[in-house]
Amino acid sequence: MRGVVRVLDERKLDVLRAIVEDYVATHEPVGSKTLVDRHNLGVSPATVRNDMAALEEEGYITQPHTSAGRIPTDAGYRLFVDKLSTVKSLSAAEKKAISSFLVGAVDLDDVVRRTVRLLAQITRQVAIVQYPTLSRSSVRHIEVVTMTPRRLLLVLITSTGRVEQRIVETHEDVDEQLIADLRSRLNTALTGQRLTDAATSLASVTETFAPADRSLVAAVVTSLLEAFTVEGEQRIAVGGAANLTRYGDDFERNVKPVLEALEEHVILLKLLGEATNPQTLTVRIGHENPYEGLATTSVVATGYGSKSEALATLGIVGPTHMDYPSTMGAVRAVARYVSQILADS
Amino acid sequence: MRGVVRVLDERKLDVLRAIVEDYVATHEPVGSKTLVDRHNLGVSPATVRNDMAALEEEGYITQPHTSAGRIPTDAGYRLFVDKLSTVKSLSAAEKKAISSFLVGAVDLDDVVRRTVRLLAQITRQVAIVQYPTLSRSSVRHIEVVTMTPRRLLLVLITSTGRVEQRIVETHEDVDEQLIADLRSRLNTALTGQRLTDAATSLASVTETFAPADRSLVAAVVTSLLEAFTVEGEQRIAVGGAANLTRYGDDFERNVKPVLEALEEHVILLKLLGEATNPQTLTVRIGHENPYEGLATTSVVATGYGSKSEALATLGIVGPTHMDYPSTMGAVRAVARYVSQILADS
DNA sequence: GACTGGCACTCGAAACTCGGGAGTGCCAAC
DNA sequence: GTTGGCACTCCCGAGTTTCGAGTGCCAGTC
Repeated sequence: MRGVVRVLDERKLDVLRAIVEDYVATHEPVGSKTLVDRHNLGVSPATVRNDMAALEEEGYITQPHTSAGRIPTDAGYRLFVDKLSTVKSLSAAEKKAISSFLVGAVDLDDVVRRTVRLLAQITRQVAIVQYPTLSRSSVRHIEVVTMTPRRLLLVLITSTGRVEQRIVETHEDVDEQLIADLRSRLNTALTGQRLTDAATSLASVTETFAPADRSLVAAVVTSLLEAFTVEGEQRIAVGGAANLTRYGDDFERNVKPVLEALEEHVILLKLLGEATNPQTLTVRIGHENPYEGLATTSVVATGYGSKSEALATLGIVGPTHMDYPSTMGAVRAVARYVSQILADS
Repeated sequence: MRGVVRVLDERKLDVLRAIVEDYVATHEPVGSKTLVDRHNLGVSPATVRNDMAALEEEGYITQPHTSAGRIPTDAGYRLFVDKLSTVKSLSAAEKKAISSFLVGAVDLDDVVRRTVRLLAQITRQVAIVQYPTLSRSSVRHIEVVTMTPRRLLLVLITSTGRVEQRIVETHEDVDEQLIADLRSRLNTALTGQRLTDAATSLASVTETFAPADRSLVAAVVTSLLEAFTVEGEQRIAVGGAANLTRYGDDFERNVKPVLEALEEHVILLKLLGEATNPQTLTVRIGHENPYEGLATTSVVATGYGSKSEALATLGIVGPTHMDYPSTMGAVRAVARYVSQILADS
């Protein structure tokens, strides 16, 4: 008895898998006959129809209209991703292409730019790469430069090779000696510290200055604090928008909201948000996304950086009917290679 | 006799102007009757038809198919822009919006990002802003930091507040003392120099070092040279891609090539290329563009920066049937405000 | 009881038809 | 040079028809 039920269930899953694969390949609703023709399921179309009815009942597939084939629902894709597919590894050639593409980056910005491009190219989807998060890196060096008598430029260099800059306006002309002093004290106090800890150390630095100089120092400290925290974490690079053309033809409904979302880096950060673990791939399908404009869209993301703690996240945005196994494989592979490149730093 | 010809020509131009304005507003071919109804031309449709036939003969307008209205050709738009329209100034409210939008930028990157966003918003078109060109600015400070024993980070700070970074790998562990020495000599020799001149000064710096240290110094110098020249000039920011949705419905033909072009910063640089004079607006219409994918697209660009010499260029890309007077006004206004913001630096 | 072949039914997509209307070019008249 | 009139063109959209892939259901088979 058990055995029989088991076999039935398994076949239903086979049917679902076949539907997803077919629909992803053709972008057309798939019917029972076509399905039997293309995959050797070993049963007749009528049987498949029964299974399909059951799958529809359970919410995994749906019909765009009566007497059309079935297409997977978000739940169907979810089941497919969770249970019915395995992440597809890249070919040796592809792996080679990745590493040769990333080697030769001149600085961190360049690494990120190349990564976006690469990811967009091999997934043929829109790629999103978050710049390494500051809070997890540490202070390498702080530079204070006077640009005009009343304008200072602060430059923060982190252990990940990232450079943050801030302009500080002062009320009075600044004293070069004071600046030199400030520069050296800041570096003494902060170099090597995590950005999160550096924030607290900053307070004590202020206290070592004469009251007369405090207002200038305070302005600089405020600006540095800003650089240490929020502001810096929000940088993102996007690429491959031209791949949106393959979303189908309902332009206004499918493409426009995605383009709009891509301009709103805040939204993108939310999308990538929780995918901080470099060991796992996060997949958000259709309505699982926290943004309604992306209801026909899936996000595949993962963390990158050192194995123990992620520096940042990267991923792709594509139509729900994407090739999940390949896409997930590509995202995972790129994340690994980028991590490696950065680890060498 | 002269007078008569003159009048005729003038009316023909009026007709062309009316056609362009109508077509830009409706995006539909415009016929003789509609034209007479909407604009008070003071003549009958039949007369307008004669003029239209003449204008078509001269290549300024064309029919999508027999028995349809006329639409302007690239040449028609060109004539319109050159002779038949005046750049439209922005309203006081718009001007206020611009300056309030740009004030409060924390650094140069931020200025550029805000400018792109602003320009895209008020023109409702795709905006492109080139980062200030390095070669026209001068060296403010050079920082050399050791990241690992065999890896140096170079940071170049320019007078425009721009920060360039380069990573240099060395063959042997570096000596901290040497680095400090190098840092100070570089700053002594280069600070205040134009980037173009700095390149030549670099050579002489190398010579002041002991032969044993030359290989390290040479590596640093090479990397700095790179930062001084090409690489740095190619940065560009793009925004407002969502506005591409209003290009019409022939998605594959109109939108895709534009999206592709937007990813190719090299192409964008060519597009902006010659618009370096902040006093003039450069308009490239349709096939005048140096890139075939943008044949249905116009580019409006201008330089920005100090009045005498431009730092860089900015502009927009939109369909040929755009509202030129307003768009040109917006581009010009934004360029002026950005110049002002930067001049305060 | 699970699977299968057969069958009537549904309904969207594509092809086709067709009239309306906006637009044109030409011409004779003013 | 301008205008009203007129015959002609041809796109567009609405309505119609056909076609076929696909479905659900049912009776029959193993």
